[in-house]
Amino acid sequence: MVTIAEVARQAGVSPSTVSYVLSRKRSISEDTRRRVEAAIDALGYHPHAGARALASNRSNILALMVPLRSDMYVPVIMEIAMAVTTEAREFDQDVLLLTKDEGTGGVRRIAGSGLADAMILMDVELDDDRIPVLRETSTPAVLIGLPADTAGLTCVDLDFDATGAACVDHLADLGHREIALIGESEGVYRRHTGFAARTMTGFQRRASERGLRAVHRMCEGTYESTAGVLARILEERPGTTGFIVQNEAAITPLLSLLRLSGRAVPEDTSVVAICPDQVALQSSPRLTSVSIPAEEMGRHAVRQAMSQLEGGHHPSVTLIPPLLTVRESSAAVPAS
Amino acid sequence: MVTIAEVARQAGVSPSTVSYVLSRKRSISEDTRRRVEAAIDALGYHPHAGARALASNRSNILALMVPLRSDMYVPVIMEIAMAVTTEAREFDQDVLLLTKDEGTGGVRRIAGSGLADAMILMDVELDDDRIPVLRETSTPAVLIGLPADTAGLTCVDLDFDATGAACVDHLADLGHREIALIGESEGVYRRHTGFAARTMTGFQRRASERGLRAVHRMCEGTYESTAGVLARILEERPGTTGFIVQNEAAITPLLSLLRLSGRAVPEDTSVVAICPDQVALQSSPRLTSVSIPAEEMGRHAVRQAMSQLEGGHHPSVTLIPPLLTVRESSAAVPAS
DNA sequence: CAGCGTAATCGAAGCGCTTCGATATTTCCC
DNA sequence: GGGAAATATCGAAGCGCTTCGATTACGCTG
Repeated sequence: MVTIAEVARQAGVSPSTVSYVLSRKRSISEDTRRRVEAAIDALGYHPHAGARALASNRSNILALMVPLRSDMYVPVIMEIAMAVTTEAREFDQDVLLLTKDEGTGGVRRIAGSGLADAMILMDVELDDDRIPVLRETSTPAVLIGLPADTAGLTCVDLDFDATGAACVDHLADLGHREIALIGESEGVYRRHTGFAARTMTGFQRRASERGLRAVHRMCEGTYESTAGVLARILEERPGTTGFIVQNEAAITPLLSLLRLSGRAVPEDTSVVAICPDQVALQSSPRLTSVSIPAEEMGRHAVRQAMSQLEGGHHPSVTLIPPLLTVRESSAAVPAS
Repeated sequence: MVTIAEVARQAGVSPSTVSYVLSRKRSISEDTRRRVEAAIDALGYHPHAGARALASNRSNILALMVPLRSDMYVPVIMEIAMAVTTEAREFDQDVLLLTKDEGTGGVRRIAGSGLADAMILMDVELDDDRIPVLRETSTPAVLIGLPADTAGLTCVDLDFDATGAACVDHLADLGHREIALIGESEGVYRRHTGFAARTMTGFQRRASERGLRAVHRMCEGTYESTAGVLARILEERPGTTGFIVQNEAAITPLLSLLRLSGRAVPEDTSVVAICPDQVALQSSPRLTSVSIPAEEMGRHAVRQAMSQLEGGHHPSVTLIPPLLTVRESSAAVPAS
């Protein structure tokens, strides 16, 4: 293993000079810098991560805690994880992958061992038990998702309330009068993950503001459960012409079922999804959707974490405004 | 931050004794052990990861390199990543997430900085350029996937050749005489990821052994492309009654298309998928499938990595035998 | 030209841990 | 009961880096 001392010898300088070349914390003459950099290249030097962490009290590692098996749609998690990893490298940070099932113990371990400089938490529950530990250990952290009490915390999330409202507006603008929200599975609501409830709130508020008849139903996302949910909705409200789907797993079943029941999309029935663009694009017909800005959330989380590490703690809640893209699955309600 | 010295003071022993309690590398009296453990608990001590890495030359971190955006089915990647992370914790290791687009530079960085003790690489190509770097830096590594030359390497993968053959056998046993393999997208073959080609080889060999007429077609996995592929197959070989699907994205479209064209599954046409069990189970009808043992591969990779770290290097290639589960999408060919 | 500020570099301390003798204590066997 | 072997513990060195204060060299200014 190449050490800083060898680089120093090769370049004819002292180890501290090499360190300063690398960290740019003191001025170095152009000439010296060049010699040192040449030596680094020639020897293929990489600073020893542990030694650096020990001396500088910074590991250059961000810990990312993801749900192990989740009700959340897997591609979204994956996209966030990849965005975090990619963005982290822009700041010369690496990413440590933790599973949520390590729970508070995981947070303690990371905070206590100095393994990571900051944490990014996904799948945040309304009353998440990791939060008190974060406070107590004063670990720099960013939450992806919104807990009930955000005091002193830095959070990023899609504005699901506005999302629900935006979907209603779109359908209302097209002339739909009876609409339905096909929500997440019961487990998601019970675990008190806020996003599903916030969507529903926005949906119902806006529906009543605009005088629409609106129903909300939970849905497991399997073919069978989607069929059941759809049947019940159409039985209770046969005039329903607009659907908003939050559970991405239910999208494909829903489209199949509507087709089977002779309802053409978008001619007879409009469908608006809340899902990643990728999913909306590979459906047939391509779906009008509010996209889940996974990449943006991941990148934002990293930037927030870094600014906490540089600049001190400025708690902030970032709600990303929904972006509804009109595609082929929604249209004006038939004149009849 | 709590240090080992504070723990030692609290327990009335020397720091080295605390270290030996933790590492179990020397015998410690029962009494001392208890006092030290009490002190650790009382103070909430966690060894400083950097200091430990520096002194012991072991970071207790495994680096996992995953494809950034891939042709591989995302849930499989995610399941492997989670299995790796979970299994790693069993060995007191953490997992560092790297993206494949860091390429050879990433491997060099990790090898050079001592950030990780070993690497696990996913999405291995036949002639993967990360492999020479692995050799050159003699980094302990496990590949998930099979390169062309496995000399000196440790690899894990599903036995895709046997998988192709097993699917053929199943359909042949049911009396099907004309079958088709709907493969991965062109990009997968062009990138020389071996698994798709191996499946095809096994498929064709066994088909000819058993005297079946067999065609293989690449497929992008979108609704449109699947429709095109299916149409061509049925045009060229109208008697095709058995389908094997490797591209998971094509499964749902295929089922819809078969239904639309009036071919009942499994009464008229049998479908066998190569996909995670989860996907097979949530389709309708539930699919006869060879499962992709994502979790097993992840766990196995970690165990191999650990045994390399403990016991020295014993290169090995593990091909997991395919497990075909019969469900509702395959049946004997109609008597007619 | 004395005195001073600035730029560039060095040397050494120290981060928290592991590990290698060395030492102290106990056990055991002839 | 004395010495060897085994057991339990300690002290100190050192892992590779960062960082602080000190030092040197140099160009200014009054």
